[in-house]
Amino acid sequence: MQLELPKPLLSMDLLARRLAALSPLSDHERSLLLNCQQHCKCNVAGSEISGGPDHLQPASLIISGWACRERVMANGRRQLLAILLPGDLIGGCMNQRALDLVEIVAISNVRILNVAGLLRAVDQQPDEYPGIARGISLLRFCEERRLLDHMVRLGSQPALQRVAGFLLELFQRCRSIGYVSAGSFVMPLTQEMLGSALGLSVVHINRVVRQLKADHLIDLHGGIVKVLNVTGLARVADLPEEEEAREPGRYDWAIAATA
Amino acid sequence: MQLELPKPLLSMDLLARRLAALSPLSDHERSLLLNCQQHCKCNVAGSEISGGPDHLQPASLIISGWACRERVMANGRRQLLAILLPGDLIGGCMNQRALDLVEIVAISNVRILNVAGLLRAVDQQPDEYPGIARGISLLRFCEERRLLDHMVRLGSQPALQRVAGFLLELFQRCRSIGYVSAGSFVMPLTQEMLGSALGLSVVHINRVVRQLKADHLIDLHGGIVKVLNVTGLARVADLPEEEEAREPGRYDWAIAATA
DNA sequence: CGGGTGTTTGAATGGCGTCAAAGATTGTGG
DNA sequence: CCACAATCTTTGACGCCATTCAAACACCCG
Repeated sequence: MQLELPKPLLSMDLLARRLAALSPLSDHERSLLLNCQQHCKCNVAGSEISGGPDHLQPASLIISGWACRERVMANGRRQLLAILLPGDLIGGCMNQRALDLVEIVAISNVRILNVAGLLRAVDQQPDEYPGIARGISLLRFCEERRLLDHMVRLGSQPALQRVAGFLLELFQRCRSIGYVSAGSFVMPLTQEMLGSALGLSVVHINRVVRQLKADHLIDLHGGIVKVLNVTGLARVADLPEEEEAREPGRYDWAIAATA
Repeated sequence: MQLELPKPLLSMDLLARRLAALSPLSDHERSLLLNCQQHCKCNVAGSEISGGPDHLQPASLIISGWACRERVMANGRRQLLAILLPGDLIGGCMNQRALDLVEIVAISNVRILNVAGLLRAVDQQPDEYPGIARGISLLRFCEERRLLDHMVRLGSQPALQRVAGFLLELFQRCRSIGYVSAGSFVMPLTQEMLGSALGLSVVHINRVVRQLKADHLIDLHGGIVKVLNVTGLARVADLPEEEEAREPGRYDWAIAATA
């Protein structure tokens, strides 16, 4: 299921841009990122990228494609805990984070880049690469925050708000990595996967999506989502307006506190 | 809302016992724990222990009483994300963990002990206190794992299973800190709080509890829960039998991997 | 073309929320 | 010690949101 591929172009550049959005990087740090050559694996859609306590996943960066962290119950039902996009980090916190014990499955074809060596270098010389260290830390911090957001969705929101909030999150994440053009982004999630993520049945996901379309909040055809009315969607999702502004650059307090 | 109290007896002993259950401690480490004197705060039931990004909570140990991490929505609804028991650790990961930004509220009267100094000592001399460092790390790891368990409950379990699984978790956690006698433990949660934690209405919580009583799985009166049939409760909660064994001592793999 | 997978829709059932009101319990002040 | 308020628990009736079952429709690929 895993094929060796030639190194992708611009892969480390993706990480550099994401980190820079969270924490300022020096030229020295940029050069470390760009000169760090690692090997790249490709996972076919539907295959398991990592799973279980047995098989430790080295710190890796998702270069392209979507993946998810999922848990399968004795029941047979699946619960998607998180969606992983290009620029997201997986593994690396060996047994420090419970999240790293959750199975990761490729949704579309996924290319991941082993960055364990890079992180080791940063770890050994923290004074030399403070920006990278902060950025990595904030990357994980953001995923945890999203996890809590999702928990609130599951616990205390009805279906319409859940779907609206979830789509809005995906939209904003895609936008922050430059995957949105003209208000649209590619979403390789089937409605069944949406259901597994949001704790709803496929049928009801469909009905809710129909409603969102009817209200001219989104458009969804052939795996492409177009957000027609961001603030309207945020209102339906019961999110404070501030949510819209909570994008890269607003982590000054965290950066200050870590320094 | 916060009164200074004389240092509680046996408070560091509680931490020592919890850590020892997760990771072996040397005599040297035990003496550090027992000699480390810190000041203790008392929070009245219902008061806010810590909240918001503004007010950083120093690493603290809950000595007695129950607390919870909760998030309040624009809606007014509250979602309890986690229940905190004596022996649980809060704060300390300044802006590294998203969980530390969630408001913590005292459920019953809660005494907390500032252990920031202790953690600093361990951090500065990691080679001298490896067991404590591992134990602390595992303490946080366990809370994260419970968070994921709870997420699965909210996302893909009906009411009966949710309540059963949640009560079972509380039972096992209380047992592991010696708060269970004759199968009973004190649970200072109102049914409304149970509802806020499990995403269910008060009325329905009541109905589900009645059902669990009728099935002779639990008994619940006056804030005291008695688990009558552990395996039966686990079966209802749709938990694998292994869950019962997942107690302190089963973290050998994690300890080995961290070494 | 046919099979597989994903989407869409309807009808019927049921789980769970809401409303309302009556106990039960606890705490407080007279 | 009792009365009273406040909070929590319990129960019934009703309605809606969401699931399930079922079947038709669209799409992609070999």
